Amino acid sequence: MGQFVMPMNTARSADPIRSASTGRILIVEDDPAVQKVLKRLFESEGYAVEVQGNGQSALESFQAAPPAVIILDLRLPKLSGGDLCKQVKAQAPTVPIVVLSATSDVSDKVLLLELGADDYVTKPFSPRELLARVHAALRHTQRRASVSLVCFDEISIDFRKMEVQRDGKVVILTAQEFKTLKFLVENPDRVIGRDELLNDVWGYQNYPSTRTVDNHILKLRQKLERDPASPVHFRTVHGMGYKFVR
Amino acid sequence: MGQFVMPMNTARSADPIRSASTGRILIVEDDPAVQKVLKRLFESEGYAVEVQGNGQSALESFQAAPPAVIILDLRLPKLSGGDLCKQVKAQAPTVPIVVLSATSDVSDKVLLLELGADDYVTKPFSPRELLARVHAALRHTQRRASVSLVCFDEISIDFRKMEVQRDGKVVILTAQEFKTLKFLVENPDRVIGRDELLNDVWGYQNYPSTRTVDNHILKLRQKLERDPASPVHFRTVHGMGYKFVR
DNA sequence: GTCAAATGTAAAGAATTTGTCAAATGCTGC
DNA sequence: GCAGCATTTGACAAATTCTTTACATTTGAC
Repeated sequence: MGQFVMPMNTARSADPIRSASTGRILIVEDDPAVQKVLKRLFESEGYAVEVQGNGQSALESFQAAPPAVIILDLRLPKLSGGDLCKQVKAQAPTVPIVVLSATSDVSDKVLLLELGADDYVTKPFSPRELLARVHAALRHTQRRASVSLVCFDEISIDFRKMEVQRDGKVVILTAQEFKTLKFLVENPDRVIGRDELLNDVWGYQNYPSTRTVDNHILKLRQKLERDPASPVHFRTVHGMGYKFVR
Repeated sequence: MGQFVMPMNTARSADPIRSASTGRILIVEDDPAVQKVLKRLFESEGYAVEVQGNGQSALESFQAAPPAVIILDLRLPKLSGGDLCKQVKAQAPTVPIVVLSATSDVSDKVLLLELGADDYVTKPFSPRELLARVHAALRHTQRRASVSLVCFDEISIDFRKMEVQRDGKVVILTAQEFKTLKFLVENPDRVIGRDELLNDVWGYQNYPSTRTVDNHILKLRQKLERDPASPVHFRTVHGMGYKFVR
């Protein structure tokens, strides 16, 4: 429960870099009902919450004091969520943005990634899901804001370019494989259950069987391990799950 | 599947801390058909399941012995799901509640958040989806409990990595051994009966013979004690059970 | 010291978990 | 619509772990 509560408006941050570490959340959403729900949800979790109803004022608020996370509805008056996203990312690439998307449309998702959104949740969403994603986003920036390149063996992974190389040659990974790899690499040495992988990598929209996870691990081993038959980096922890060791 | 029904409320009176660690699920649902389906679903996953058909009895059951999760249909006789939700959350905020909602109506969702529900699934739901959400809810509460590193003698236990080292060398424990170790280490200096170990480490659903526990203790001693023949940390308390001393 | 009950121990066999492949399904772009 | 790829599922073998069985040893009460 260690949710550090920051005094709401005291440290009027004149220092945009430092202020990213406060627990303040900026919610950009025009529907008053949803506003209310979100505000209550995050306040009950100990976050300081600021709500803005349109893109224009949200941008101003952001510039005045960058929050730790932005939760952003795509459909917005005055300044579209997409444009806001771009502006924010241009000015402060490290502030994570979690987008609320009305549809589960795929082209939207591609668009989002291009805009620089870090994660998205499609409506209707569950409170836990949104919380989990925001937590994840926060954890993520806190730990490794700048690490975009990871190497082991003859492998190098560039998270920014979404590219994996082996001995300098590009290894082609599918989207799901890359997501799985990313999650594992970002949680090294820790045993991760299949359930957890499904929740965090596959998300809440799909519920594949646990065999799916095994298959993706298999693929990763085949593509990245020196000897896929006796894996060194993508280890099995029998009865528990998998564990990535660098 | 060993369908073993434990007397729910007899042995353990009111010990809210301990009972939260059991894998028991309370299902509150009035439709007998859905009851049956849910019961079967979770029992096949190894949970101990209790079903209550109305809000009143559910509340009583909850107060007698708090379960690990509550699955709650909103439409209930006697005491509405909403009221039950509020009551439960007031008495035990940490017990997660997953709501079964009949409609995907938005106002419902607003309501849910206000009531304190942790997650919801709209009917009709896929079994896998419900399972995933319940698992996630359980994991969420579990994660914030334990210390992550414990040491004694030349042994160090890292619960996050699920790894045990002896003189810096990794000792391989099986899943069940690790679970047993964890429980013992988290309840040091206290005598723990075999029954209790079976309940909390193994779970209610299967009820192995008494020798099973001894065997696991044996393995732990062999792997972790300096002299397994005269154990210092994993002590036997004759006629009572075992006790871990650091 | 003797006895019954409780515990220690090892090894067989039951059960579960995982690796792997092939087929089925779903998605994307033409 | 189709072709081509990614993803998921299901089946089965292989690997690993868990439970039981059987017997030896210890404990504590008398």
